[in-house]
Amino acid sequence: MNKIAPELVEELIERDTEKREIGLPNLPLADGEKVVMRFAPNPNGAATLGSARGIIVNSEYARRYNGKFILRFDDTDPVVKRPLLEAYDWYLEDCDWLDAKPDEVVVASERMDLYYKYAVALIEKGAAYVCFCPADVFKTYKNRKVPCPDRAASIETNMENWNKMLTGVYAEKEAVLRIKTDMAAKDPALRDWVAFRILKKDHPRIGKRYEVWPNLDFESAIEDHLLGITHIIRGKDLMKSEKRQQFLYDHLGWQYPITKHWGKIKMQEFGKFSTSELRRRIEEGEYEGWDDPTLPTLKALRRRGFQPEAIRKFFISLGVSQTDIAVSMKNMYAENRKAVDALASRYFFVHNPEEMRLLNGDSFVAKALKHPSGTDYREIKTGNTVYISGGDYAKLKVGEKIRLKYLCTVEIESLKPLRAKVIDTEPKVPVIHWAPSDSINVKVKKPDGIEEGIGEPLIASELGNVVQFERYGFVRIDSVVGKEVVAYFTH
RNA sequence: GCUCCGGUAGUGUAGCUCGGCCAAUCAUUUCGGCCUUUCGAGCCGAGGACUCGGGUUCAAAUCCCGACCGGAGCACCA
Repeated sequence: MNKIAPELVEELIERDTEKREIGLPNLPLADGEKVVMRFAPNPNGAATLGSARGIIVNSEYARRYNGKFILRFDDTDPVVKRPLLEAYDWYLEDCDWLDAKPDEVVVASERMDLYYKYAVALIEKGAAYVCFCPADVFKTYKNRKVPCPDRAASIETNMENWNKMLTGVYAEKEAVLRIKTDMAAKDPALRDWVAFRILKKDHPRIGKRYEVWPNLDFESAIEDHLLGITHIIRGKDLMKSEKRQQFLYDHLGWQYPITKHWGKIKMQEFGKFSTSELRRRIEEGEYEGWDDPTLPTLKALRRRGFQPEAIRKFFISLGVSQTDIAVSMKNMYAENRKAVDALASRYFFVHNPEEMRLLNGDSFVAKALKHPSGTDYREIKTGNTVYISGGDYAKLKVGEKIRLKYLCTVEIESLKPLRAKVIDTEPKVPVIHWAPSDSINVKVKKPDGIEEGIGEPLIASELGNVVQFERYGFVRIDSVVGKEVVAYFTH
């Protein structure tokens, strides 16, 4: 075949290597193009699972093509989605944690003069005008495909009015700057959109320096060009943005980046959530904070012991399809299990403990593997009692033989009180875990509540680590105070 | 109402640009088995999908038309 059709062979090889690139599809690239990607959140709260998708997919592409990844804060709304001062740093932390450290960080609210400059340039081109219509009045013009009277104002008048906007002559909602598009555009969503509006509210980051703020469509359009963004990947709710912004790019003679839009993602376990709503409920005290284990924030997942590479793999496996999806966290658990299984030491934690008296002997020592595939051992000493979980206890019958893992095999003598005699090891008996007589208290915070129990003392030595409570699940040891341990349940 | 976009197993996903290697990939879920010291771990195996109708073609998940279903935009939010 090589002799007859060498170009075919080449093509086959090419296809083969392309297929091996699992996860995200390749990006359309111009020759020698340097890829610049960005993730542009509004820092009005902590990053959520939704943010993670933006951070991971964009940074992953930047990495694949040896390009640049920019984190840009689109924080030009001090009122409706008001930025949270601490959240700027939180985003940086979360990016670092997800192995997506940005090459550059841009804060829109600090670049206002830039946006003003382009506002002026557009007015001078006759491509933007100051509109005094109340929102509902403009809407009727828009629906009738009729330009509003202000659209016809001269460039000089518009410059004058724009300066009046900037110097505080007008009240909020009295005037806006609109971009001229096409009032007869088929799609009503495209007709003469608002670029700047007046908001006389201080901005958490830069105070009261400005009263005229750009909208997302304007700010991000200017920034994407200035930052040299080559590819934009974002939610499909912003699909129309591209068409609106295209008018701006045409006015300025710019070339729009290549875009890709993904559908809405819903985690089945969390339902719908918006950052604004999360913030409201946290501020009302409904949750402990942004890292409350019931929340879909990255801070919470970190506290629960999720591994960043698992979260990356999970979102990359989701791809960038435009359909809305409802995914189960189980998929992420599965990914995380692979990451965490190798590094989590095993311990015994007993939920709803029941005391079991061991009849023949006063003290016992178990030599237990820290990890089933390792060779490190831990010693668990106990007196003539152990504790087994309420769940296991409920299933016991008198005369039944069970193995206390790593310790001994016993035969149940009585259930109330629970007594058992140690017998010779036998094959094929059920194996259960247990806790020693000198156990420490362990509270496990789960997304659906707190479970209390006891566990072997060595658990206290794992502060900050992810461990597996055998036959229970993975947890991260969050705090150790004396003999009280608090663990966050991973899955 | 106007406009735009999408529809592959229970859940996601690959394949669709350029029709044939697709009796459709991978993961997860479910079910079964194994591991004589994890019945929330690990290993092995099984099951399960191209929304429907028409058209083009030797050949359609892939191209065209229509229907149905779903989502998004029409904000002085992002």
